[in-house]
Amino acid sequence: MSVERYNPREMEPKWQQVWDQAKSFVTSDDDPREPYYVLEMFPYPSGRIHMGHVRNYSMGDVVARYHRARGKNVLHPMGWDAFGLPAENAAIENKTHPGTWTRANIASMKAQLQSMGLAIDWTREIATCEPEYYQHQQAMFIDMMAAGLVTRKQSKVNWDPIDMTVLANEQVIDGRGWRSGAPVEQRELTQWFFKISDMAEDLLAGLDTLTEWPDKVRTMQRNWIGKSEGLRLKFALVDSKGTDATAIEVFTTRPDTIFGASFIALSADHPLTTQLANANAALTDFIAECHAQGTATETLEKAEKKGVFTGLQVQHPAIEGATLPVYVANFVLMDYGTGAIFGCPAHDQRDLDFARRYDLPVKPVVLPPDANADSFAVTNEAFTDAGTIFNSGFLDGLSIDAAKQAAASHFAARTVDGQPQGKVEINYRLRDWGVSRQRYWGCPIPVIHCEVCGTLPVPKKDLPVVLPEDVSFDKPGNALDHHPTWKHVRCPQCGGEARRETDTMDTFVDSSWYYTRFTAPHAATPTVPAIANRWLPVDQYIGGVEHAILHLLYSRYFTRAMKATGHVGLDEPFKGLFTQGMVTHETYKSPTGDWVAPVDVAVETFGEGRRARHLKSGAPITIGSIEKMSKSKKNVIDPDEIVATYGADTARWFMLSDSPPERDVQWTESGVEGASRFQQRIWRLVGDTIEIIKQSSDVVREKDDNEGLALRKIIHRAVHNVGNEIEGLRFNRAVAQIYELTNALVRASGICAVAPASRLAALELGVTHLIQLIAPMMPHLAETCWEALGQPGLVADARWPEVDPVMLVDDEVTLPIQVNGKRRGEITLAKGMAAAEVENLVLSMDEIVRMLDGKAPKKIVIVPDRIVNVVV
RNA sequence: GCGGGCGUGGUGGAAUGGUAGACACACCGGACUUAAAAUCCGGAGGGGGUAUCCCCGUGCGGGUUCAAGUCCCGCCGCCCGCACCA
Repeated sequence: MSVERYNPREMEPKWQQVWDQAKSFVTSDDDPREPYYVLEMFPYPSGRIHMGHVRNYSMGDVVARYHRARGKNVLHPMGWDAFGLPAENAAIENKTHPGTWTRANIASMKAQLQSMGLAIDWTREIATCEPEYYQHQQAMFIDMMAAGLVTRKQSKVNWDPIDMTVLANEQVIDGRGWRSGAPVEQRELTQWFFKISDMAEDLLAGLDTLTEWPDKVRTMQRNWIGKSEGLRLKFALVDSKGTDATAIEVFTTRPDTIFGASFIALSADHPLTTQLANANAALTDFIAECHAQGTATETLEKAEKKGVFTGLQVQHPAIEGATLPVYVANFVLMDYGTGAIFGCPAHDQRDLDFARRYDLPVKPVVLPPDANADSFAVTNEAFTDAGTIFNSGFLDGLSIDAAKQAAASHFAARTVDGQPQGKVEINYRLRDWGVSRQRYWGCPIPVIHCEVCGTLPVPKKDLPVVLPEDVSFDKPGNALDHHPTWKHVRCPQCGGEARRETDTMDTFVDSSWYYTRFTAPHAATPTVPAIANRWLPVDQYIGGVEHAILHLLYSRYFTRAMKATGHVGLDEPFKGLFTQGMVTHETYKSPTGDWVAPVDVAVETFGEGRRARHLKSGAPITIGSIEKMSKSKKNVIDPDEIVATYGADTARWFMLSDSPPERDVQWTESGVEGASRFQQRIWRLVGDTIEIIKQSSDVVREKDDNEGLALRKIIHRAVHNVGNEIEGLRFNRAVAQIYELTNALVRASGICAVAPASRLAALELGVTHLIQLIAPMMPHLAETCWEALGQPGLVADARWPEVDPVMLVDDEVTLPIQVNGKRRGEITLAKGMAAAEVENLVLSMDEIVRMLDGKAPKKIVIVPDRIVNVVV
């Protein structure tokens, strides 16, 4: 039988058009079926899709198409995270407008995504850079201001003096701006913040409800929020030495070690430090040194503990008459706790390093369980484990936890300056979310500054605050700020001259609520709460683990903020979360040490080994390590080329095969070819089956014989298993199940061609079901086969095949037989046979008799329908 | 330093405490072909034996169990996240 090869280049565009015209994937809000919302993290429109996108969207599409087949009303939208710095950089380099660049990129990426045949409702497409989207973000910002969720405060930022812009920490490399190379300065700027830290406790508690999230992500968020319980403790100054302070407040999680205190350390940015520096040149120098060090985050780890003595002394709060020296130290952070600590060198490594450097006392107050109180000493390693408190007056003999409580109540009952000396306090590592960016290409913050009336929100009737089109990027800095007229407005309150806020919002704000907008993408309000609440939370969210903290935490916060302002009625936006692995590829290097792209390399195998040479020059190429696909290492494969050569279905299938989706997948030529061959194999199987049906049309079909029945069992089991694996997002295992079914069907078709009467019906059923099983993964091939088989309608609209539970049950089982835990044979028995009967049968088997060698078995373990173990 | 994860053939990977290596890639042999590609059939963890078979084997060392890749303890190695958070 000769069947023509399947031609994806011809069939894929055809079916894409059919789906489009039939509006197959357009989702209606008032469909009575159960709603299901699947979403992949929306892309940044960089210009071209990459293999990571292909993997991400292939997975989401399988989920979407599968749940459609299960009879759900599936929402599967797509949009663009379209604001951000790359567009401005491109504008500077190419003399274009960021909007022109971005919109062109969206157009080309959309065409690429459409060539993948994704089951997406494109009528809901949104781009965050369009006023239709960001006006609603501005409205919500105003609502959030009114609800007290927004604040404006001074904050330290990384400032690039050449580019005249604020840099994110990742944009600071070795203390220098990533583009300008200029040394980065720390600057105090007034910035807008979302008060996310007010919600720290709620965001922490909510993590426990997210049972369909990876533990890893929940742990990362928990650590990021960084809750710690401790004591705020006042140390009275012996002498103010001309400052206005009478006491220093510290935060500690170890009040149990108070008797081991040997110094106080202030942050370089502590208000008291600033006062003292006025009259202390050494201190001024030291503060400058701390600031210089501050930006080079990577080197902090190894930075030596250093400090300067201030000349101040405080009273020890628990030891009558004792005093402690006050230092300014480089390892104390101003924005955590109170910006001051007490040092207990014996039980904190940093404090110990500091104490050794400045010859301060090291007094142990926690005794390890097996140590002797008279001889225990701390030398170069602080003791931080559990033990018993000693050398500590009223705390002696207590456990650490008991001592913490005892110290807390002790200091709560005493006063300094008429206030309690100690107060239990919970601190969080989580900082408020600074959203001000001094950039043009972002959502304008809808605020007006008036000399007379202060800072006011733009009245909602004046929204949107639209970005001006006529901007110039000739000068470094914020093009919005440079615009000649844009920022000059009338005060909405007094009508006098006023100034627009020229900061735009962090692009993380844009992506913190887009999933909500998809539920009502064209509404005149940010959301239609009734509709949003019906769709949300997102049932399955899929994306890269690199967003495990910021994007997901901000989105969780923003949903709560939207609830507080009446835009949605829920706290947690994403019910199920899946974080996929990266796409990797081998790297190649030329003799001169330059990276070489895979398309320019020919790899050949010889026996065990492999070698590579340059395709054009023939020069030898070194095969390097397997790395994440990146432009810098040139180990990228262009999805367009794969789609053009093998078709989208092949790319999708390969992305889902072999590797577990949460792990990295290695892109290989041979793997893609394998996927392509499988596509042809399915097409041949369908062709052969049609041929068999045609040729045996005059054969009288009989009831299944044993072969036919066995095949039916395989088919039902495959349908059952593939469904389970897709629901668990174990696509690689679903693929393996499909391969097994295919192998069984190909074998069966060979037999059936000779003797069709009692097997044809089973084969036909199997092939039809197989096409439905592959449909979520290779939708174009599936439609082609579906049509060829004469099935009605589109396979995209077909219901997932029903599984007959009877077919999942075997009446016979093959049990392995172990002797002393080692497999020695097997026996096929009726299912559910009584243990005594099994035992008799097993003991009479020749192999077992021989193994026993006349000895009586000591024990026989029989796990029904599972295994038999004879212990001798 | 803290937190999390991983370690199985030549490779990617399967395996509710119950037959280790499913499925795929690569490889080898055979069929078809003038030939090649494609396709189909078969082989294959390592070692030993003519063979029915036997021994060894999931990073290393112990332990629990009738039974351990899986559970427990201790190491080694690799990866990821956070990182002077008091």
